[in-house]
Amino acid sequence: MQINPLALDEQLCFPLYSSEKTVVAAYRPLLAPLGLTYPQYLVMLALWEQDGQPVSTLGRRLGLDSGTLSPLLKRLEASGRIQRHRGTADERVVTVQLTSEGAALREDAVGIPARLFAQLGLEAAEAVELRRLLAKICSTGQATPARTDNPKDPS
Amino acid sequence: MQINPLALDEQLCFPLYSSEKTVVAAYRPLLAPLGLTYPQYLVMLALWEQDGQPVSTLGRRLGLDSGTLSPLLKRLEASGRIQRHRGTADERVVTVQLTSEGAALREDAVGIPARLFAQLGLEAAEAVELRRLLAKICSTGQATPARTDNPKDPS
DNA sequence: CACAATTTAGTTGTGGGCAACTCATCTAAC
DNA sequence: GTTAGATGAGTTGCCCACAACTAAATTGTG
Repeated sequence: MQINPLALDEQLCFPLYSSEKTVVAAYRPLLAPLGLTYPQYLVMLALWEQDGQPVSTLGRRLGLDSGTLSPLLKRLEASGRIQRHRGTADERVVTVQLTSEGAALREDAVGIPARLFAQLGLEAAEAVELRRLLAKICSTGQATPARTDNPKDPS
Repeated sequence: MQINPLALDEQLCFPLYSSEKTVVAAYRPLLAPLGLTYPQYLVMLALWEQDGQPVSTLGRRLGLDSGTLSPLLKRLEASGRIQRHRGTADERVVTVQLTSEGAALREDAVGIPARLFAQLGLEAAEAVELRRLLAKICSTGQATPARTDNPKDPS
């Protein structure tokens, strides 16, 4: 049927790109009252799951490198949601701790996923299948933030 | 099973966010030889489908506003892929035209979607279903770049 | 112990992406 | 014809995201 391999709508990439923006846009008005952007919200989710993570662990969990995380964490710290402490055992690692305010913010956020899901208009089964397919994509191109500097490529 | 409504992996948003980044990262090495970034590639796809579109049409097609498109198009023009011409009938509209170099670039790009799809490791039927679900998401939160300034909200 | 290789955060530079604005032009209503 | 409102493109400011780099600390090896 489709004769143009470069047609925007016939590929996966554009719908993926586009729906990601749609979902982030849907989050925006829900997160604005909390004073969070969407990536900041993801960091908070990771910290609500497990407080006191090092920056490196957080980066692997979210697929973000230090060039993204460092300034983002600085903003979260400036707005009083987290604190950063340089480790004593290993002085390279910086541990990210929720402040009491940051921990309390969880209560304001707990209703957001359900509200958002309702907006998407997907059946529960569809959501399960969608999550499975997206996870499959992530697993292929390893989710790791991709060591970019060349660590002696063993070729 | 799941008791934490804020768990990163149990929602749709994080897999969506994460797989979008994975796919863009997979495109990067394929697009680098063409001298294109992923958003620039999307603009080229739109122009290869239909040359000579006004900036506004391009923006609606891709879901991007002028704040994103204007500098992006300026870079594409600087690298010789497109030209911009201000309209004569309506002097507000700027029409984007492929240069011969930009049109020729299509030949270099035509094999990319297949190469990328192979990397994703999805069955053909899975890809069809995934595209359907993503399109459903896009349709809910209107794909329009969302007029942000308030044009006399008729409330 | 000495020293190379690795790891951790951070910084800089470039390119999206959106909000909010400006400016010019066009259209509609009068 | 004037003028109010709408529209198209652009700019500014802020935030994310990645590449490439730096500096400091740690680990491993001889």
